[in-house]
Amino acid sequence: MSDKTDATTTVGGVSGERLKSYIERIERLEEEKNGIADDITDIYTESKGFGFEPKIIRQIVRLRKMEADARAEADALLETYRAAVGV
Amino acid sequence: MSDKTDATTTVGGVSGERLKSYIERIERLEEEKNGIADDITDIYTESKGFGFEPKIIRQIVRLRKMEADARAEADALLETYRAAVGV
Amino acid sequence: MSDKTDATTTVGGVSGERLKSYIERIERLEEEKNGIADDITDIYTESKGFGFEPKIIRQIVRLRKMEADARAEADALLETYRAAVGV
Amino acid sequence: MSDKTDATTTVGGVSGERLKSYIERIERLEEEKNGIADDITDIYTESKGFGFEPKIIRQIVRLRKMEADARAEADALLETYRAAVGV
DNA sequence: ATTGCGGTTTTTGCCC
DNA sequence: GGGCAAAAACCGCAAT
Repeated sequence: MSDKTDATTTVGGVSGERLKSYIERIERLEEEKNGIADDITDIYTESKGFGFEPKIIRQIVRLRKMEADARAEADALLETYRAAVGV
Repeated sequence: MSDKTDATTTVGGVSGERLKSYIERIERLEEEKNGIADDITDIYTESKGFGFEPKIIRQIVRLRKMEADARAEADALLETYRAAVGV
Repeated sequence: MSDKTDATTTVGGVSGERLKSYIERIERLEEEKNGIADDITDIYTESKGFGFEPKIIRQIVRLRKMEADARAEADALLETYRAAVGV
Repeated sequence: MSDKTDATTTVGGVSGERLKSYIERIERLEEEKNGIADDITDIYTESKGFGFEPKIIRQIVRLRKMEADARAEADALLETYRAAVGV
């Protein structure tokens, strides 16, 4: 590091401070994400305690998601057609 | 459906109402999770606009996570020892 | 390499001949796969010549696949239920 | 549908019959492609049973492909030169 | 322990 | 060449 350069200054064309900020924001969000994933796992575990097979629940969730996605895709297709035709 | 059975009651050993609740909780959390994943994507996109390669950032994040995990692991081990010895 | 050992013999616990065979089978199949992918590309190109937007066609294909998958998933779920209940 | 229009006729500038044909050809080819992909997976699985790590095999296949591509590229370049010079 | 499976991430190809 | 969608690869869990 050269004189009169602190950690927040551009070094070799790379703004260390900004990079650090991005990384920390990402790490924070990743933590949140993992926390939620854990919550989901907990629900599966809890439901298992009431006799629901996680496998079945997952299948249901997946099916519902597929259906929702298919619906969204159908809407998008319609939109494409409308754009192609001009309203 | 048998007599004297409402929608919230056990049917064939399956409590429909409770199941529905679990599914909806899971779906809600999945949505949250995806929202956060999108936020993360946004950050990568934004950082790219400032010349940071997402690929590199991901590597850094991964590395830091590994280091953090290793440290946590070491701490846990130490804790185990202390417990074994009695502080 | 030891004497009286040809290329087809186990070397260091690895059967070179068998490995070679696997690799070649995989490569042959990969080629076939790429050939088919090219055929698909050709169809998109040809259809474009008749005024069909590849983008739309792709969307339709995607939608139909999603619907087919959702149907398959629903069937699988039903199967799971039947197994859980015992027919 | 308007009068005097059969299923094979242009509707709103779109020939339904031809479109259908394209889509079905694509879908058929996609299925073939997936079938081959499954075959490849099977080979990896089988090879694993003989102690070959799929991960390693994949690396070898990828490497050989890169080499083959590089050679083809070099040949093409040579061809270009020859054409430019007139043999 | 080992293998299938689900999810996530990384890479590739495509179209603009 | 740069973004977007599809495919492949890697990984971690879970079940047996």
